[in-house]
Amino acid sequence: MTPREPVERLSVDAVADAVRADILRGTIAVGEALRQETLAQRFGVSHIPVREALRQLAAEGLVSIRPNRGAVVASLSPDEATELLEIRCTLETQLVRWALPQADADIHARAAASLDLSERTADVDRWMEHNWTFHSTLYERAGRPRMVSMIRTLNNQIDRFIRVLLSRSDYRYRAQEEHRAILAAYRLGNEVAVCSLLGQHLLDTSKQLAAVIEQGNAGLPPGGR
Amino acid sequence: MTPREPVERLSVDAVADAVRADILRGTIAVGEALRQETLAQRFGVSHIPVREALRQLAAEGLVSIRPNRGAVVASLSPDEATELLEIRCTLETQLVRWALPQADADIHARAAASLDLSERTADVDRWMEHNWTFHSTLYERAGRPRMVSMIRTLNNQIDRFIRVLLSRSDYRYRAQEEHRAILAAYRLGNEVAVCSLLGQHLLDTSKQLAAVIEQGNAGLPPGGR
DNA sequence: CTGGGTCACATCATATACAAAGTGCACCGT
DNA sequence: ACGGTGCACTTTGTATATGATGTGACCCAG
Repeated sequence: MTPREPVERLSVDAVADAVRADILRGTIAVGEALRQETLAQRFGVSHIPVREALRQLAAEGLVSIRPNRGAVVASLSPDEATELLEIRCTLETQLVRWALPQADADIHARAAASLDLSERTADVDRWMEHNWTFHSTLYERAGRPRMVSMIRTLNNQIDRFIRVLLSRSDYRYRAQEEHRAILAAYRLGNEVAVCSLLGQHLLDTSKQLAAVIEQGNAGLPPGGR
Repeated sequence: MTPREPVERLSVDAVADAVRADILRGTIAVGEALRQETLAQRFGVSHIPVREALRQLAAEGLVSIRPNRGAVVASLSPDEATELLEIRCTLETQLVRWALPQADADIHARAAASLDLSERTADVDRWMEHNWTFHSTLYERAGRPRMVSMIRTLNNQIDRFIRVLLSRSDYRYRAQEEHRAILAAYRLGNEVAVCSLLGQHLLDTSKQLAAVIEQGNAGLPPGGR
């Protein structure tokens, strides 16, 4: 009667989850090869589930599969990064418009809490986590689960590079400032201000991100994709 | 020197493309089982590429895989359909805002041409095709290829149901009217009007679509997903 | 040296065969 | 009629073999 145990999922999913986590954390560098045999051994499965997992990750934009040459951790051009953030911006502002009228004290408190937590932690992983919680709390009340999960997928594609941003610039400080401004306007229910600030925040992020990627690629041989 | 031949793609992609086409055309009905062995025989391959192709299609939202029970053509709840069209609406209106200032006589002419073509054809497949051309021409000049392909993927998930809509209601007539109004405002460069009309058009579509799906599901046993 | 060609090796892509596990259904005895 | 049992079918995964493809080292000619 109790909802059954997680049922020991398919090994394809287990492999996909593990590799996805590695990619998101930056454990595997951009452009690094993902050899089927190696992954199969690491996870104690044959290469068949590995192939399927890689294809899954390719669909999520995290790896790129080059026929007959194997899979590598996907790179991201400055153009792509910019466009991904534009999409995110478009969707997020719309979500906030829907959510704002429904926002209550609970939402305000939780958004503020994740902001505080992100301020206090030194750990990059934690910061990313709290950052996501902050953003997603803002539009939780919009009740658009698929839209949120779509934004989540978009985010996964850029998180690795945001991570670089965090270590190389004052991005974190500026983001924090911008988040506070967004939350202030959000509390007041000022839709125009929230959307404008949020848009500015993501535009700002996109600019810095494109710069970091450009600069990062400068050190690599061309044709990295 | 000449751009090399299509290179006879991987059989995984061949299978995925063929099955995708079948699903989009409605050749395979919603909820119908996609048995690995059957597909393998039809395409003259083993079950391994078939599995990968199915997983690929699952990532695109066209089939749903139930662990240990196989793959079926994905269904769509009214809620999901509505949300998908909301996403599309959000992205399309933004794209049109970017594209409108760049639109020239060529764009106007091509949009009008696809509208005319869609008016004249009796074939449903053709209508769908011209419909897509019309929409995508409107924001071609936005120069956001990834955003467009994202919309394309969203569309693939709902096209099968639009098809039903076409055969069961006056949707086609209304859509044509709405398209003409959109194009008129577009020619004038009236951003506000275009976005408003486009939003209305997609909202209208979403309403009718949700109704059709609801009604369609009424005839099916529950728990179809 | 240097450019080009060749060859061996690593890896991928797919096939085949088979084992294990889950689902659903039919059958059977009560 | 009804609840349990077992079987058949399917999916999932492994093991292994084979062909195809790309990579890089090596060698030879100029």
